[in-house]
Amino acid sequence: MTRTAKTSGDHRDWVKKVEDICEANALQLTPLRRQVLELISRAKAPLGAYAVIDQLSQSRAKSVAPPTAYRALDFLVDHGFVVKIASTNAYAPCDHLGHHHHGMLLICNRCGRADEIENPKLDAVLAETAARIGFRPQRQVVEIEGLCGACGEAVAAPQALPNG
Amino acid sequence: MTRTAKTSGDHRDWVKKVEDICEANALQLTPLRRQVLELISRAKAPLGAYAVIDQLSQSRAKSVAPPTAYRALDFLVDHGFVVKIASTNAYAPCDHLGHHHHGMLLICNRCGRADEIENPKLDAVLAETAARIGFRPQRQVVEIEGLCGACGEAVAAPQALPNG
DNA sequence: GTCTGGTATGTTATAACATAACATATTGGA
DNA sequence: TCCAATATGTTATGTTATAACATACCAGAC
Repeated sequence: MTRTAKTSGDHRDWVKKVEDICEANALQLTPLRRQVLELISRAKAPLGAYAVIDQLSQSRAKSVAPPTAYRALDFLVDHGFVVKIASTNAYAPCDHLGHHHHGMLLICNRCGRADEIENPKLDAVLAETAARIGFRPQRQVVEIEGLCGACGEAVAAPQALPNG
Repeated sequence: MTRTAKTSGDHRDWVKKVEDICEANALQLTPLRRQVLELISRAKAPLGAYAVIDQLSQSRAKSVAPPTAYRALDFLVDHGFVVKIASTNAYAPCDHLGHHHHGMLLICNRCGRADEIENPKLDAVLAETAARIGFRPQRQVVEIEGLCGACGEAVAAPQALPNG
């Protein structure tokens, strides 16, 4: 139900799906944009813009400047392929390709993993609450920071760590 | 049910309430912290950290450096008097003094006004969704950007603007 | 073919947001 | 008085993001 820390097969499927959507909608998934997409897709945890810049720079003779990376990120975010996490200023792959809204993000404070979950009930509650005061929602940010399942267990049972 | 763009009476009531909580809990509401509290309280829309710095600087002979303002802001946020809006990096008064969690923030993209609403259903849905995948929440950010009631009407009926 | 207009990228500089590290002052007890 | 804790001041720098303008690339018109 989520993304980030995918297996390599998942990774390829996901990139392929983005390619298909771009093709179907005449969106230009250029080499640069594709490269940024791959970087984000392969990352274990959401990447900051400057991590993207560093990785792009390492793959080239000359280092890339911030606007180059930010424009590629903006493209990916604008079309719903990548989500920008407001509370950490980081970018993660969006698992719900094709939907034009985002679910809630569960962000692990220990390992950095971010998972996106959709819950129709959440959308309903948000819409209802906004309507109650005559507010017209345009964009929603729902981010929960805490401990993911694995890290929660690791913290509760620290003796499980090998070698100390 | 909300805050920001209070009347002057609301403003004083709110500051007084913070004072009382500080007194009751032996928290030091120093002149600096109080000044920042007032700035945020009086602002029509959430203030960025550097807006706070500028206003502090104007009220003194010498300009204040960022850490001074950030420390005061951190104090106010840590004790739940002020909320930091992640999606805009701005600070707004918290209306739900005494509760140690935040409701959802409705942020107007047109006038900047931010209102905080509590909804137990929202908390329930978030908790339930997190529990479903074994996630332990520590902090939640729920921010909805859009148009507030007044701005929604203004946009729908632009002929209402005087003088063109 | 080349002109033109749109889109994407490169380049330079700077704006906006935030904190590390260390110095000084203030306060309230032992 | 001295100490320790807390708060603030100061300097420098780190981090995130964008403005403004130059260049490259590509598709269709002529």
